[in-house]
Order: sequence, then C-alpha cells, then structure tokens
Amino acid sequence: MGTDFIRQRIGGDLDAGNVEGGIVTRFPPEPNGYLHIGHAKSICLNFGVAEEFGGVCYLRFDDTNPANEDEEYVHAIQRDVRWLGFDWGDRLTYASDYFEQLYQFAEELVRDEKAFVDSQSAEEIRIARGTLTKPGQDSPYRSRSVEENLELLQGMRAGQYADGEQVLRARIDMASPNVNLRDPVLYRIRHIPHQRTGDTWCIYPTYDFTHCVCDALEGITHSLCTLEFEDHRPLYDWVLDNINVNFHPPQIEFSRLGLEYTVMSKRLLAQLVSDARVSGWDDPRMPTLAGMRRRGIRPAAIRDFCGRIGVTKSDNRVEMSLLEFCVRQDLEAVAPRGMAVLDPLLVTLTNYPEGQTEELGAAWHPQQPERGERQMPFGAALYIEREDFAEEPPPKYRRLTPGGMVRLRYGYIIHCDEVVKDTEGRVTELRCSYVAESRSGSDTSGLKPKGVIHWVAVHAAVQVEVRLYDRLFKVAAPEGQDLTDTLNDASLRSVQAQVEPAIIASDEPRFQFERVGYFFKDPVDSIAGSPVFNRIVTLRDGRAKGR
RNA sequence: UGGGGUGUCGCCAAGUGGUAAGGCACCGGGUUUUGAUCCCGGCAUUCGCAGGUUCGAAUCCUGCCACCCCAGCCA
Repeated sequence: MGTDFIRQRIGGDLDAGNVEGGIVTRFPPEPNGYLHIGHAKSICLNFGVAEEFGGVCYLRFDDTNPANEDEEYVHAIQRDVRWLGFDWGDRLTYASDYFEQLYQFAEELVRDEKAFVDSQSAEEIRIARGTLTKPGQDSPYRSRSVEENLELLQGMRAGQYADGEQVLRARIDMASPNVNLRDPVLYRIRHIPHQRTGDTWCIYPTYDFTHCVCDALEGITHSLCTLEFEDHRPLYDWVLDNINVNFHPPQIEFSRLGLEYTVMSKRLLAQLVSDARVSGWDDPRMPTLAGMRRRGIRPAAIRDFCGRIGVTKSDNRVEMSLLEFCVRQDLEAVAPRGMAVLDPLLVTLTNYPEGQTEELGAAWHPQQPERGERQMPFGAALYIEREDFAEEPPPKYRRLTPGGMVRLRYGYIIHCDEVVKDTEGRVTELRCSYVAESRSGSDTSGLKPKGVIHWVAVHAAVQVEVRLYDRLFKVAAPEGQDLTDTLNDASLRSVQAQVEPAIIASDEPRFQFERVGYFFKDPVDSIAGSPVFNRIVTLRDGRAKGR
C-alpha cells in the first residue's frame, strides 16, 4: 500500500501522540442503493487505514432519511463489504442509534440560542437563502425566544405539525459566502416510518447535523469523506464546536473515483436498474460490487485496483485497462485452463480413421504442472474458432489458411486442404489432413507451424451459453448525456459455445478459455450440468505487436 | 460574477528548495505448443501559463488561465 496524503496525515498524528486510543475510522453508506467500485475505494481506505495502523473501523449506516432507504440495501451493503474482505467486528452502527442523543443536542442548541424553529415554507426558505453571489435574508422567525423554540421543537417531535410546516435551523450567518452556513436545516418533519425506529420519530436530523455528531460519539479519529463535502466542513466543525461533546474528529476529504465508460452515481445506476437497461443491481456489466462479483471478478482484484489508483484530491477518471489488468493478474495463476470454441467452424480430418477417437492429455495450468491434467477427446470432426481461419490472411497471421498448417493445442498439426462453402459463399467446413506423427509430446514430424489454435472434438463437445460482456457505455464520460444514445447496445452478446467436457465436469467456478479470456460460471442462471458462462475479461491481445 | 477545491507523460500518481519515483497503456526485443503469462529495454530537459525570489524552483512569491464542487426540509 502506497502512502497517500491521508496515511501521511494519520502517521503524523500517531507520531505526534495526537491519537492515544488508536485510529478509529468509519465507512458510512446510506442504505439507498448498492455499493459500487467507487465505494470500494472508500472502504479500502477506511478499513485499510484502520488495519495498517492497528485501529478499528465502523460500518455505520447513515439512515437519516427514511424516504430513500430500504432494508434490502442494508443487507446488500454488509454482504459486499464482507465480500471485499473487511470485518467490522461488533462495530456495526446506524445513525438512527443516536436519534435520541441527536435530539438532545438539538435542544441544547436551542437553549444556547444557536438554533431556532423556522415556520417558513421550504420555498420561502429557498428564496431567502440568496444566491451564490447574493447574501441571504434572515428568517422572520430567527429571533424567537428560547422558550418558544423549545416548545415548537418539542411540538415537532410530538407530531403536532405536518411535514414541512416547521423546521429546525442552525443560527449561523445568512450572509456567509459559504451557502452551507446560511442557517442550515438541522431537523425536518417526515411522517414516514423508519426502517429501524418505526414510528418512534416523525422528525429526522439532516446529514450535516447527524454525521459529525455520530463521528464524535463513536470517537472517529479521522473522518474521511469525498471532496463534495469540503464546503460542509465549516458546518461539521460548527456543530461540534457548539454542542457539549468532548470529541471533535477532523474531516479529511479525498476525490471520488471516476472510471471510464461507466457511471458512479447511485442515481444513474438506480435508473439503469429501474429502466431495465440492465438485469438488476448485480448485472455483470454494472460497476457495482454485486455486479462485479457476478461477473466473476474476485475481491483481491478490486482491492489491488484500489491500491493502485491512489488517494488524492484531484479529479480523476481511471482507464478501464487498469481494472482489467488487475483482474487478469489476479486470475492468471488461479484459473485452470480449458478450451471453448465461441464461434465454431467445422474441421474434418480426412485422413483420421473414421469413427476413431482418442484422449489427449492437457495441463490444467501449464505453469503449474502439479495441478495435473485432464483428457481431451479427439476425433475426425472438430470445431475450431471461425476467426482462426482466414482465406486471405492479413500480414503476420499465425493461424490456419488455405494450404497452411497450424498446431491444434495439445493435439496434432493439421493442414488445410480444402475450403467448403455454402451457396452464399460462407465457409462451412474445412477439410484438413492431420500429421499422425505430430502428436503433442511425441512429435517426430519436424514441422514447425507458425501458430497454435484451440479446438474441441465434435463428438464430445458440450454446447453452453456464454455471455460476452463489454463496456456499458459507448462514451468514456457518460454523465450528463442521454442514456439512450450513450448506452452501448452491444454490451451483452450471448453465444452458444462448444466446450470440452472436462470443463463441464469440473467444480471450478472460473476458467481461462485458452486464447479467449477468463470466464465464470454464472451463479444465478447456471443449472447443474448446464452452466452459463460469463466472460470476466478477455485475454490481453498482443496481436498488434510485431515479431 | 461569491465561496471551496484541483492542475506533474495518453490514464492514475510520487515528489514538500537540490536538479522529475512507480503502475497502467503504448513501443521495441527475448522465452513460449495460449499472438496469454514471464523476462529485458524504451517512453516528461520538463511539472497549466507568465513573471519574480534563489547559486539552484514542480516545490517559495505574484498575476493570469482551465477544470470540478456548492444556492435539497438528499447524502
């Protein structure tokens, strides 16, 4: 793990003896959607920092707005954090755990004349707030007496008012150049049952009032959040400076993650789900942790990625190639190899005894012979990849051509004698001859074909569905554009592939289909004996290179 | 046009006055029965721009410029 500005700051605080009790951080998601890879950055930071400095990290649900939140998300978030490999131990909390204390602090602010109940409508408040360049106007209710404010606030809590009728506001400065300080709302009335507190409350504290107080109560030593909250820091500090709480965490901001060809806003992701542009939050094309998990990406790859992107304050949009690199690197040593033909072209070996078959040994992992091998059935009828044959090969083409030869990986060298086409001119079959003495491992032919291709014997091939995923969007930065014309309609392609039987018989969840990519048995749609494979990522393609 | 931020290679990102780390990508080359993996090598005389201070600046000062965020009773 590199040392970013936050870790440097924490290390410095530790060295200076500013944090006696050890580091305490928190990951504070609102349960209103699924976690995505941008959250993973924050999770890896908060939990990672706690681990590295011998501290602890809370998982705290920021459930202050029952209108947006749902229990489903609470479960999904816990699952995702755990899947990523982090453990909050007994430090699972909810902002709602502190509702009573929050309320008491609110009364305290009222008693100290630091807050007042405003009876203006939301619209009136908005207008009086001024603009970015014009100062706001004080509310006519700004100087109500402590007694009146207290009675009003208690009345709000008791349910005497309708939604929006009253609101508790901090009394700060309506002329502040920072609009967040223009008497921000601390409590609003919402006659909505809360998923955890039921109908105990009909007033709910806002983020700005809640977050800093929860941080203080939990003794968070470093409150890490994203850049858009930088303007809120004065308010964070104001609240803690004006209530009787003896702990004041520093808020430190870092930039959120941007990733090319996808979006990271929960709003847009939720829209993709509700508009059925994807199959759900766990659609393998989604940048959600649930989606990436279903795609077949392992948590180690995501953690590696989060370590490589760093933590800074600069706006960023990371290239997809970095994520892909992390995914491939993680899978390279782990995934057993197998062969699958995605777009089959029939090859008939004219000199191979009709009806004869044999078994050819093939390593599960060429760099790890200890993993053993499987037997690949071989016969006179084979499938090869359609794109591994070219009638008019481009320069440096290393596969089959009319009159050319290639090696069938772990098998024989074949020679293309005849190209059979249908009436449309489409190639339907290649009639080839095999070199009997070229069998892999006992090759005495002396031939040196320039290429090696994968294949599957027709008589033993199993047809399965393979889902080929591509980027969700056609443009690198889709935000702010119309989904309909930026969405990549080729982001999912389903094909019927021919795979070797050993893959079907294996319990391995992930394979590298040689020369094609890494694939994962879809955990939802696979049936015993009839798996559906998701393409996790393609193999790196060095085809452009010379040599 | 008010406030808050950010600008170092195509993308991330070190660097905190001593003469531009690293990763990804890309480009060579080697090994290879996966055009994969692996291995070697290349890749910013320059740090948004312009001045200034200094023996010396990406790092300090001044002035510009560009981009991002903020006017929810969302977080």
